Amino acid sequence: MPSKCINVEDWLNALDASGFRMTAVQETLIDIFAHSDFPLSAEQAWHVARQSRPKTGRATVYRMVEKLENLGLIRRVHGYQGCSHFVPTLPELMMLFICQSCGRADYLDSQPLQDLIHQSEDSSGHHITDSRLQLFGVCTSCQENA
Amino acid sequence: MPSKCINVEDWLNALDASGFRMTAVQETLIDIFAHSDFPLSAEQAWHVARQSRPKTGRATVYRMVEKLENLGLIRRVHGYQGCSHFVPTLPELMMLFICQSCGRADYLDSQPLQDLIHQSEDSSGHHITDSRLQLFGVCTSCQENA
DNA sequence: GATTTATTGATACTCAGTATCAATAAGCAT
DNA sequence: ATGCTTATTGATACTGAGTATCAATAAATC
Repeated sequence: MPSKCINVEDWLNALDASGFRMTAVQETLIDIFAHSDFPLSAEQAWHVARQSRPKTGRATVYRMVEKLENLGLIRRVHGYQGCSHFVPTLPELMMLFICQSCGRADYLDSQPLQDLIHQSEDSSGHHITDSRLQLFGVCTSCQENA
Repeated sequence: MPSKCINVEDWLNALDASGFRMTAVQETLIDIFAHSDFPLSAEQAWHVARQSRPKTGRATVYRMVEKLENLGLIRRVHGYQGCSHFVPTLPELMMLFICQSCGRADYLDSQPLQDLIHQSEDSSGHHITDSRLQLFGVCTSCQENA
């Protein structure tokens, strides 16, 4: 669950350290991405942002998303319905699970994935620099509600 | 390497079995997807198709891509640059590697991934029905050329 | 507080993807 | 083979995500 794993301060520091000015929109959007249980598209993030800051510009949100992605704070994922959704990047590489019933995202231990990657690197000869594993299915609570 | 793994006949049979009429565009597009070493977007597939069939309509290609995706013959992947690229679905679930230097796709043995999924299913309690693993890096031949 | 300049938001724009509809051609019946 | 029915096609117009522009705004520094 993103909200538990993400430290908003760290994100603000990362932006600050990269020489960006600290603004209200930034904080709003960081807050939105850091605390959403769902992968969000830029468009969705814009709508959420306008609830607290009605004048927030669309372009601004797209720029911010690009910035956060470049800094590695959020990462693009195969969305539940579409391919332009973002989740916070966690300190350790973790595996992403998305529930096809409620749309919520969960993060699973990635050690087995790390092992798998090293193993594949050895057997294929390719040099692997990045990976993206997404699991889809029905989460525990949706199973109980069914 | 898609070209080695994909049987064009099987794809045509799948379309036939689903009650679709057999047309020239279909064959053209199936051929394009089945033999491309690169993940292709619908737009790219359209341009390739027009090389052999100049009058091929854009909408037709999008419709065909949707059809092939619904039949599970091709599958959407995180593209090298973007998220709307397609690779042929292989008979067995395989792991996708995309070279960030030449853009070529390669498929790796998926047994370790299957194991990983079962393991994650047990430890998380989520019911996993689908997965998408993509590896990015530098392929063997690009390493040699560097 | 004044100045500099990065950031913002409104507008206009581009381009991927979709809906429409008349023209075409696949499949079937004869 | 020929004609008939209707799925499929391709041209056009449209939608909507994402981008470029630029004057207005507001951080940061002095």
